[in-house]
Amino acid sequence: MNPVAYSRGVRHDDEEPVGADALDRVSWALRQADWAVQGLKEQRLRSLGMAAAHYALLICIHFDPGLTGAELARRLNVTPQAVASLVARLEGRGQLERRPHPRHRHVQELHLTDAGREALREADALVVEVERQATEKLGPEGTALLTALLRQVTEAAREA
Amino acid sequence: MNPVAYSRGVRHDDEEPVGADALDRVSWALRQADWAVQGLKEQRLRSLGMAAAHYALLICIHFDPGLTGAELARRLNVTPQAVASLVARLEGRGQLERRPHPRHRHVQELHLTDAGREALREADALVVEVERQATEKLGPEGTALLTALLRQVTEAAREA
DNA sequence: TGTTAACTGTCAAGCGCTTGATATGAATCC
DNA sequence: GGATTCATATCAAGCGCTTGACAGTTAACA
Repeated sequence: MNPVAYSRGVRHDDEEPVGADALDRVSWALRQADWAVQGLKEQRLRSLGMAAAHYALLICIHFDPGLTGAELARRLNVTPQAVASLVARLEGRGQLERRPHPRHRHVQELHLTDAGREALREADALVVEVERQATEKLGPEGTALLTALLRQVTEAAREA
Repeated sequence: MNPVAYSRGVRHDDEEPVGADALDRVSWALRQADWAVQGLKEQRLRSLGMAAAHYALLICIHFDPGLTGAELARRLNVTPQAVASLVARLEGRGQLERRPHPRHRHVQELHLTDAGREALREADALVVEVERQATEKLGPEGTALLTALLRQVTEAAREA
């Protein structure tokens, strides 16, 4: 640990390669917060033998049953192949099932099984607890404010 | 898109597997914001032939010259092997150099070369622009508030 | 002084994801 | 109706990272 390792003296024209506040930027704080929260989530879910990626996939299908693999890939920010791999594993566990699409013959709908719903219920209880611990100090209004700010950042970054 | 795909009727004892607000949680908003910002960063840095991971590594060493690989791994949230791989590549480009540690013979210090500093300077200009675009709508006080909230979440998640 | 403990760095193997390419089905345009 | 375009799913190869294991170095301790 050496917070003042870089000597900040008088500024010449372009002597300073990067701003001195580079480690205090929003994107860095964002990254660390996501690491901390997702890491905690992963750790807690491990007691159920479930990865955080599996939880995210299941909950997406829970709210939008019949979702297609490609659409799921977009929401989870991964490639369709990665989704296919996850789906195959979850299907093997009997938590997920693939049904033929009513209109498109080549497309497959994804649906939760009863076992999948039960696993999701247990997992969500743990995730809710993680969420509670993470936002404990912020209070309800602080949490709502944080969420709103994050949405603005997301929107701004997406349309840039 | 089917926002109301899940029918929310009267609640029985434990009929609802997960809370209806699951997709509005902070951790999900956090994840999407990070995806959006980091993705934009990656996209912009690609014009310089630099990956976001390389930028993060270089800027860490910039502020703490002589950093060790293991310490760097902790800060970047990856394994020491992953750092070694990145370092090898950056060293091959002449942007980084490994010097013997003054006290520990087996340990190697990491330092930026002049080329590394120049590459970092160019990259940081792009990152600053990304940061500006992402926080444009928030204003200075909104940005500061967001950063403070994120730090609280990080701290809470880490100590849980 | 020898021993233990802690930390660093590296090798090997495996896994998950990505990029690239291909095939199928469906909708649109002429 | 046939050709074009688009979207989904899947196969193959490659890459980056992780887990697990091991060796070298230093400091703390009895």
